[in-house]
Amino acid sequence: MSKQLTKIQKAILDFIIEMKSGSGLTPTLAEIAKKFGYKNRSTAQQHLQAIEKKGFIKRSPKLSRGIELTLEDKFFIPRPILGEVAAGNPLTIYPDAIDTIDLPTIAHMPRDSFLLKVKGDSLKDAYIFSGDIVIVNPNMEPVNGRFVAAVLDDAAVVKRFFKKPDCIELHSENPEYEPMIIEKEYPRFQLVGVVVGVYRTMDKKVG
Amino acid sequence: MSKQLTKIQKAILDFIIEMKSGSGLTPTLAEIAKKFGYKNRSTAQQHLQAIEKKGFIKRSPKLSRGIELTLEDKFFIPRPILGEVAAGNPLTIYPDAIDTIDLPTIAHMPRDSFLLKVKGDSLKDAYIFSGDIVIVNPNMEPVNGRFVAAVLDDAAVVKRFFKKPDCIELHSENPEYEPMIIEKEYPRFQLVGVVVGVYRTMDKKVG
DNA sequence: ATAAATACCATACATTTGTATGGTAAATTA
DNA sequence: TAATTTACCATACAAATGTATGGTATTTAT
Repeated sequence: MSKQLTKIQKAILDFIIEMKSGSGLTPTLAEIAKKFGYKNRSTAQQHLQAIEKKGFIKRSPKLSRGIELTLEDKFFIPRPILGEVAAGNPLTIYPDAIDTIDLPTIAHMPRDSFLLKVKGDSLKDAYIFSGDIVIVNPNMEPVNGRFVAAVLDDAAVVKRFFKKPDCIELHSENPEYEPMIIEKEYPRFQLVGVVVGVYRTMDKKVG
Repeated sequence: MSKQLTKIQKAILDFIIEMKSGSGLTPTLAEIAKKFGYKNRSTAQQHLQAIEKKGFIKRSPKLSRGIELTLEDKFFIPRPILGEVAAGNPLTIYPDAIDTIDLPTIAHMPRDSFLLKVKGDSLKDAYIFSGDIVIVNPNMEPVNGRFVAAVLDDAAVVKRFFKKPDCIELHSENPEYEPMIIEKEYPRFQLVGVVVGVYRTMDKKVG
């Protein structure tokens, strides 16, 4: 019943989704017009009318930023994955996204958190498996016993954090791996954040 | 450094968070004023100034709905859990929330999805463990092999979905459990949705 | 070939929105 | 006691915002 979007309409819809997943705010007509170089809001206005007519959004009349994504749950917002981590064999954190995961709209990421994709089974005793996404918040104070993400020599690990009087210990859940002892002011060690959650998409068959 | 909020300021901040986690839109001054019965926007305006002064929000000047939650990552939005599910011993789905989970702001739930808390280890072969939260979307078409949530005689189960010519089979991941065979038009069977994700908070020590 | 949709521009208007300023009364703090 | 904060009200104003209407040129569909 709902026709297909044109290229431009799709681009505008993408911009709306992008803004909503970023700042959480849906753009105004003026912001859309500015983004696409229109000299009037009316051009954006008419595009929105067309997009709404095709059923992809719903506008609340006279409400500023009142664009709703009708098909919100069918939209999956791609989020960059900044690297892969493992407990046993640390893998590189790449400067840019190495991959993207399609999180459903449940995943409005706070802008300063990021995702790491777990590779390998060294975290399996913590019920974290290869392919799982850990959500890392760099602005939280690590507490003893919690899982943290850390960078050692440009490689990332996810381990359990323990602060001792003169060092930091990173424990693996798997007893096969020895705890890492980080002397204070170890130059190439950097704590990147606290693991606040684990997310796993169920869009592919497991097992 | 940032002082404590007063009761009213806290209520307004809660309203902002509630709106943002609901529609994704931050309220305008007028909407706050209406919600709290103020006759002017200026009252809401001054409360926002106070809240901002205490460091809980940041307002983007002249930008409509431009309230940012400064401490966004420290905010955890309580989401209702509508029931508990298990594969082996189905547990009741309660009409109202039996519990709430604090999802981080990563979890802007689509309004028509809901959460179920997993109890028991019957899903452990699918890497879903007791205490995990499954996110169920009732508006998705189930595909063979995917996990779905279903209600049987007022009890909920999470199982893998298989549609056969004349019946529906719900397979447990655990081979100890026999598949459930649902004849068509079984009155007390209702598919409630497709499991789109699994979330686990890491705020407590695991293992 | 004719109609419809698309993609822009321009202008005008009523509301909405954020902001600024000033005031009052009660509660809290110094 | 005096000063500050809190919690409201009222008014005014510029800018932002959504909306309506009309126009032109191109592309697409019938």
